[in-house]
Amino acid sequence: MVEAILEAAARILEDGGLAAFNTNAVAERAGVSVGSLYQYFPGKTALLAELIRRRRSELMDGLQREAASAEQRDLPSVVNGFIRAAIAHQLDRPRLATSLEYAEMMLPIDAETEALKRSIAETVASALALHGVPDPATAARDLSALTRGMVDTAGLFGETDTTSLERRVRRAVYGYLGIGLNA
Amino acid sequence: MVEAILEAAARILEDGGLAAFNTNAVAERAGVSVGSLYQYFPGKTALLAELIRRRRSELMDGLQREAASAEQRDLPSVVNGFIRAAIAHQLDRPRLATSLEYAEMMLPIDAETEALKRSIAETVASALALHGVPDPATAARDLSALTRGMVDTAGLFGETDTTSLERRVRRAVYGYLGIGLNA
Amino acid sequence: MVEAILEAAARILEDGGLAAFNTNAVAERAGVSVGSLYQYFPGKTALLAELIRRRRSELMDGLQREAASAEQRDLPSVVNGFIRAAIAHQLDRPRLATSLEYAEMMLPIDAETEALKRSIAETVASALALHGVPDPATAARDLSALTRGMVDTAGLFGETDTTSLERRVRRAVYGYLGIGLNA
Amino acid sequence: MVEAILEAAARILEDGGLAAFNTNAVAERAGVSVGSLYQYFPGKTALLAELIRRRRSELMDGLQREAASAEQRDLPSVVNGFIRAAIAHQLDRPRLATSLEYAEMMLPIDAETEALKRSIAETVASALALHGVPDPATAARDLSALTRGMVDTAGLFGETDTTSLERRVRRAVYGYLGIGLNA
DNA sequence: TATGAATGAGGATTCATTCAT
DNA sequence: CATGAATGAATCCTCATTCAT
Repeated sequence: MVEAILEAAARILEDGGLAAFNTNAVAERAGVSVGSLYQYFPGKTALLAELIRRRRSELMDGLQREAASAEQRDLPSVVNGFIRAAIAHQLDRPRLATSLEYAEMMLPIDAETEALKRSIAETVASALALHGVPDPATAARDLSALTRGMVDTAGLFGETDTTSLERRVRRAVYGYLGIGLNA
Repeated sequence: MVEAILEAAARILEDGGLAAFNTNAVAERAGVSVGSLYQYFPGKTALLAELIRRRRSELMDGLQREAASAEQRDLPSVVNGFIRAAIAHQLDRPRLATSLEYAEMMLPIDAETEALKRSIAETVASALALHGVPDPATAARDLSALTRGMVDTAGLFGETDTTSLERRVRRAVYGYLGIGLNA
Repeated sequence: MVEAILEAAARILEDGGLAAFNTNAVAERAGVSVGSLYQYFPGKTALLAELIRRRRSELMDGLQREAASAEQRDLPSVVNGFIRAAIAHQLDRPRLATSLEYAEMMLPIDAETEALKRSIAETVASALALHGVPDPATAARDLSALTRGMVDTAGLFGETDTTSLERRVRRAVYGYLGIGLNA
Repeated sequence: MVEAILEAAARILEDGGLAAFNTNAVAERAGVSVGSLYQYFPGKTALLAELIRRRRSELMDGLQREAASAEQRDLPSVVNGFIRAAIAHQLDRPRLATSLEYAEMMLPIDAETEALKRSIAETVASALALHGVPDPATAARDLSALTRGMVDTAGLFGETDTTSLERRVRRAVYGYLGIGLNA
């Protein structure tokens, strides 16, 4: 049930964005009553928050998997992993991603999501630091922002070819980090 | 009057995002009556559209100025100009920028803005094509997206130092284009 | 079970009044399921009605005990008994009493409670008639109203000293009945 | 408009009590839209509060008029005035009075009404103190409660004869104060 | 033209009641 | 019998838009 509601909510966001996101619509789309929605989520905001938390969590998992072996690999390899994870995570539902990002930015965010956000930033920053990247916190922020921008836009334009997009993102990231492409 | 309304609308978006953006609030903030707002704008959406159009137009002006002399300058110089124009345009009101970008993506956009958008893309693409960048349309899209992502995020984090941000964006862009930094 | 539900209902009324009185809250407070509540009471109103009936019944018992020996005692003594019974009954849970009185007045009351109400009035009226009080029905109504008003208010102000309150009510009642205080 | 809404609200309370008191019903009865109701009252509670404030204010006026000349008159005369004011105020719309009293007791009351309430109590208490009544604060409370109880109940029973009711209340009040009826 | 009161559809949330397990 | 998830009508409140002045 919780899954049905969350998936309905995701689809509403994909189709109509935050403007179309209302509890009645979500409930109807999920095939449940509004009452049931409120049985599982204290309110509209909580539903949105859970959607955000889940997406963040998925991304975190992908990045963490890459970060785990960061010590054993060289910087380009680690960074490639990050890029691949980010693309895999964000390319399929770009409109959903964009709506959640906007909501995340505007809404007063709960502590848990805030922590998750910070820990994502730190995961990336640590991996970069490990390989001697200067000002790793800023670099992590920049690279995330840059990647997110490119992938979201590519998604909105209907791109599905992961390989091409990955190559383009990599060029920008390598450039930012001062890694030669032949590296 | 129109100016007062538009500035009020911008401030509302900055303060509370799209959720706080309603005609009554805008009119009050502008110090005019709702009636007057409707005298000058057929509706809420039109007001938002005008805001978008103006911002786009400003960016367009900045880019065009750089593109005008593209033939006489080398690629790094042209690209630097674009970056500087984008940063100048977007760094000061990042919350406004983000809201407008979200609105632009979600709303059914009028033909005029659509044309403006396309012409921005073409302006950049042409300049890139002029210097032999392969697939200039995609490159223009990627570089815009990348820059927008970085600048918005920097703005939201309170950065105001244009120089540092410019240097970082440049590294990514140069990387993407395969221009050596010493070039 | 029935007792647990009724006590929970009473506590909810005490804490939050009629506004807070809903079946889910009562069931939860009683530690039973809503389903069980509906097993024993046909609905919310019936639960309230039972609460009213019980309180009325308790008061009736107290008054009847006094009325039973009315013939053998003089008017002041009988009246003292009534006052003491009313105070004992109403001083401990004034917020509950007030809510039930309000509900009783507003709700379409069932026949049984109506009969109980009438029989309380008649019990007092008869005792008064027995001692030559003129227009005993009106007097019974007036004295009940007067006592209820004073006791409820005293309760809401946190009074717990029965003796002082009793003395004050007695003065009013004696005055109403034209009984000298030294009688 | 404000008057129309308040009168509609009063009628709804009279007809159906607090349970029937909802913004849609009030607006419809007043012949205005819900929107208009919210133009003049920030919410349902504020509407109720205004109703309470007005009733309190009216009572206050009546009592104050009597209290003004308290020094020049003897106690029975002053008290008669209070009783007459209370009856005039409360006998005509007993169901409204009862609902407002219940609401006043249960709702978190705003500072202004609280002050009004206190000042009513003090007005009566001062007048009593002036004539040597011991513990005037408690006496004021008791007499108000007693009178309110009797008048409300009389009203609910359809009494309209002010003279008879006044005589009965006077007996109780005089008795409470230890004033001989022949005084 | 400017005003802002009035409108009412839309959307968030609650809660009495039912019913499958 | 007991449970409590599910339902959806009812209710509060907001806000885009209109229109009389």
